[in-house]
Parts: sequence; structure tokens; C-alpha cells
Amino acid sequence: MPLKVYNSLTRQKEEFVPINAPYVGMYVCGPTVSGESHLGHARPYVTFDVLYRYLMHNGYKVRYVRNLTDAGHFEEEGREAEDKISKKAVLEKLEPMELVQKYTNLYHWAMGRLNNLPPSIEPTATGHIIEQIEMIKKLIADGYAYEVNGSVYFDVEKYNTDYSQKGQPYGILSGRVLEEQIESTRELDNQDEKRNRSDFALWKKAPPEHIMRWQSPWGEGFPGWHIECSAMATKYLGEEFDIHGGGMDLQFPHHECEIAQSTVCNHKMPARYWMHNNMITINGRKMGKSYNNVIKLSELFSGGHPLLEQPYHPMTIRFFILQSHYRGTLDFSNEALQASEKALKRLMESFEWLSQWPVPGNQQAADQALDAKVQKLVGEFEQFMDDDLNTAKVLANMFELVSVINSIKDKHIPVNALAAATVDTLKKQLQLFVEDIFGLKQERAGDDGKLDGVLQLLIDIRKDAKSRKDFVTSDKIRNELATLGVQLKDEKDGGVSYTIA
RNA sequence: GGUCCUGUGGCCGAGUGGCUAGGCAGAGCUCUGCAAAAGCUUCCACAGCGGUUCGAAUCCGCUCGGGACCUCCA
Repeated sequence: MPLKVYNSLTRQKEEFVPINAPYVGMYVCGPTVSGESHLGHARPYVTFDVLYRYLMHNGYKVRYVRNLTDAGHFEEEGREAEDKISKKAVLEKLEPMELVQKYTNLYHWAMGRLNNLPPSIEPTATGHIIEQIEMIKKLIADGYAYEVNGSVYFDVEKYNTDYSQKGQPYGILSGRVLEEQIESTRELDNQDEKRNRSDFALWKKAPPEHIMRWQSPWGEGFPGWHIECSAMATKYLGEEFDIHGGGMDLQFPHHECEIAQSTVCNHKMPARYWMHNNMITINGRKMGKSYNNVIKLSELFSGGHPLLEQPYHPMTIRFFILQSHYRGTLDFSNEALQASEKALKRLMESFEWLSQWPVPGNQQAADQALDAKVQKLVGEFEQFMDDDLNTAKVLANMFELVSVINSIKDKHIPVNALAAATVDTLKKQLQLFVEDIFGLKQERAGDDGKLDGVLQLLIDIRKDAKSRKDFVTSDKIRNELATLGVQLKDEKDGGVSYTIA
């Protein structure tokens, strides 16, 4: 069964066929590093990380490009003479690039903790000023951009008129009609330079106090909102590539503008498949600066935010995200996160036990019905992923397998119930999906072997105490360890295992 | 105002025209020195009102509610 993904452009699920298999080009809009990443940022990067991993699993050679916007977007175009980054730099008394570096480091740290693989290329806007200028020159030469007082704007109306005839009007991605847009575009100050209100900036003249500035054919200035993605995607993925991803809120205007710019320059729709993840909400409301309900990732990991009842491990966040489908909204709450935390723990413990359980010799399935059920559940992993990355359904199957695995462990199900081949498949596929594709990993503190030795000693002492019916001692060991976050678990066969919180 | 999405059990969340995902929580049981862990069983659903259909939570219409985008934003 081939992989199908939902294409925002066509509003339907489509079979994924790369332009130039086995190579796949994927561009995902990265963060603006003028501030710290928050929970909302986790969603696209986890979603597209899983897609990246799944594509590679399917044998594709993927070039995954995810940019860093370090040149700064405007708080409000033209209203303030500074962009976000330079303004904040003054406040924090940091050089702009120092600020950018700081937040880039924090972002990389958070991505690492979430176990997102680094992209193949992570280009920065400031590193591609020349490419952006070249692209703008081309747009002017082709008549789709015009210069006014050292700034350059894209002529949306001309584009729309010309390209509507080619079946690609402005707004094709988000389903907007330009004429209606013009009606409803909000009145912004200082727009008189534009020919039309729907035009957008490609290059802005830098006012004297603006720190980040570059020399251009139109004087000193800095690039506009959308051109960096077009320039960098073209440079690293070519004029036409396979997947362009990002959050739904970027669909308009950002991706729409990208399409317009790139199409004029390259005479091609830049990407074949446009994929958008939905938002994470808090109490039903989108997390965003304007709502003042932003929880930074560092706060989430440490528990340091008034909305948080406790810290949440990065793997819990990752699991939480994978428990829902990426195109639906996902509502945050402590209750939901705590549920995910427990569920993940159960999954990982069961998975870990299975990994260490040796595949039985050449046995046949004593319980054919169960054997068939296990094979079906495992077989559906790929099937569900192929249906627009339904990670939620894959996890549901995994939990059905968890109870089978735990039942074998507890000897509620005989060891010979499953055929050797089935056990082997189960182990391999779980390993593949849990770790390699979903990127979930068991993290244990102080895993240097010494701690394990110490704990084994305590477990042995407790076992001795129990055999002497010295429950005071045995309970003391159990309870004191519990206070330290080490949970002892008596197994059915008399063995003892432990988990570290 | 325009465009679009959405409303599932205590909570989070899948989902298909007929065969009641899954997780967490609750209840009971098994195991246990007691617990925990684990297993088994179990309660609780498809916003409301119409319509299409042999049959709809799933399709259509209306009503009510929630949200997103139109402005930097994942």
C-alpha cells in the first residue's frame, strides 16, 4: 500500500510520488529565533520529524531543509522602525546576532530533547541575503515587483491577473479570492508606498536606527517576510520539490506568497505536496503571543509555569503529540499530559521487557487466534502510517499488543501461544516503530551501570528480609526508594524490576 | 464581515454508513505478607432537531456551541 498524504493544495489525500525517486526534497518552515520555542513549536517539528523518519524507512533518500529565520520579521510592517530582533537586542543589551545565537542554541537544545533528528540543511536567512536579492532582481525584471523609496514590493494583483489564466491564481493554496481579500485587508499605517494593499514587501529600506542591514541595489535594507523561504528552498531543493510543510497558520499569507514568488522566478509551482499541521490549543484556544498563553518548552520540561502542575518529560510531549492526528487541533491540559505520561511509561516498559525476551526456538503457535491477531495488529502499523500518518491508530494497536506482551510476561498467556516467527516480527516491528520511526526512547537517569549494581544489592537485601518475614526492613527499602523516585516492582516469577522516575 | 474547520463517554483522543479504536481516570476481581506493578472484567458516547437510507455517530439541511485564518505567529 502506497503512502498517501493530505495535500492542502488539492484538499485531499494523494498518493505520494516523488518527482525524482528515490530522492525526496522536503522543506519545513523553521522558527524565528528572536525568542524561545514553545509547546506549539513542538508540533510541526515532531510531526515532520516522524514524516522524515518514515520516508527514510520507506527507502527514500530525503533532503530535509528547515530554515532558521534570524533576520527578523517586523512587528508591524512600517509601523516601527525596528524589527523584532533588533528591538529586543536593545532591551537585553545584546548584539542582534548574539541574541539570535542564544535562541538558536535553546531551540536546538529543545529539538534534541524531543529527539527530533537534525535536518539535512538548516539554512539561515542572514546567510542567504545574496540569494534573496538575486531573486528580487528577477522579480523586478519580470515585472512582478516594483521599487519605491528603497523598498521593493511584490505586485500581487498583476500576479493574480496573469496567473489566474494559467489556473494558478493568488490564493490557490488557502482558497482565498484576491478580490475579497482586498475588501477585508486591515488598514495599516504607512502603506502608501504599495500600489495595492495586498502587495507584500520583498525588501525594506532600513531606517537609520535599524541595526540589521545589508547593501542592495535599492540601498541599505533587509529582506521582507517571505522571500527567504523561496530563495533557500530553490537553492537547496531546486525549482520544484516534493514536500513543503509547516503550521496551518503559515498557509496564508506566508506560503501563498512563497508560491507567487517562486512561480514567477522558476516558472513552476515550488512544491507538489503542501502539508500543514494543526495547532495546539490551551483550553480550546490557540497558543500564541497575542493570547498570552504561551508555555515555553523549557518551562514545560521544568514545570516552571503557572499553568503547569508538574514538569513534563520531552518524551511525554512527543508521545502526546503522536497520540493525535497531526491535522486536528490538540488541546493541552495537565490531565491530558499526565495521561500521556502514564501511557508512555506502560508502553515503554512493556517494549523494554519484550526486547530482552529471547525469541523462542522453532515453536508453532499454540493459540492460533491470538497469533493471527498479533500479526494483524503489527501488520497494520504501516497501513495506518500510509494513511496520512495516522500515528494515533498505530499507538492504539501498540497498546493492544502491550496487554498481550504483559500477559506473556505475567504468564497469563502461555509462552508458546505465539509462533516464533510472530514473536520475531513483533519484536522487530515494535523496535522499528517505537524507536526508529516514532523516535520514542526510554531515558533513565544515571544509566552508567553502577546505579544498577547498587539497586540490585538493595533488591537482594530486601529479598532476604522478605524471606525472613522482616517486612519492616523490606518495606523500608521499598518505601525509601519510592521517595527517591525508584519504583520496585515484584514480578510474577519472584523477580524484581525497577523504574526510575 | 469574508473564507474554512469543528462539536465523540469524567478527561484526552481515533474512526467507518451496519461488526461499539486506544490511553488516562472510576468500579470489581486475580496475583501479593501488605502494597505497587501487571492481567482480566466492567460502567459511561457520538451537541440538538429534521431528512436520505433496510440501517447513520458516520451522508444532507437547519439550530446552538467551539475554534482557525484574514495581522508577527507552529
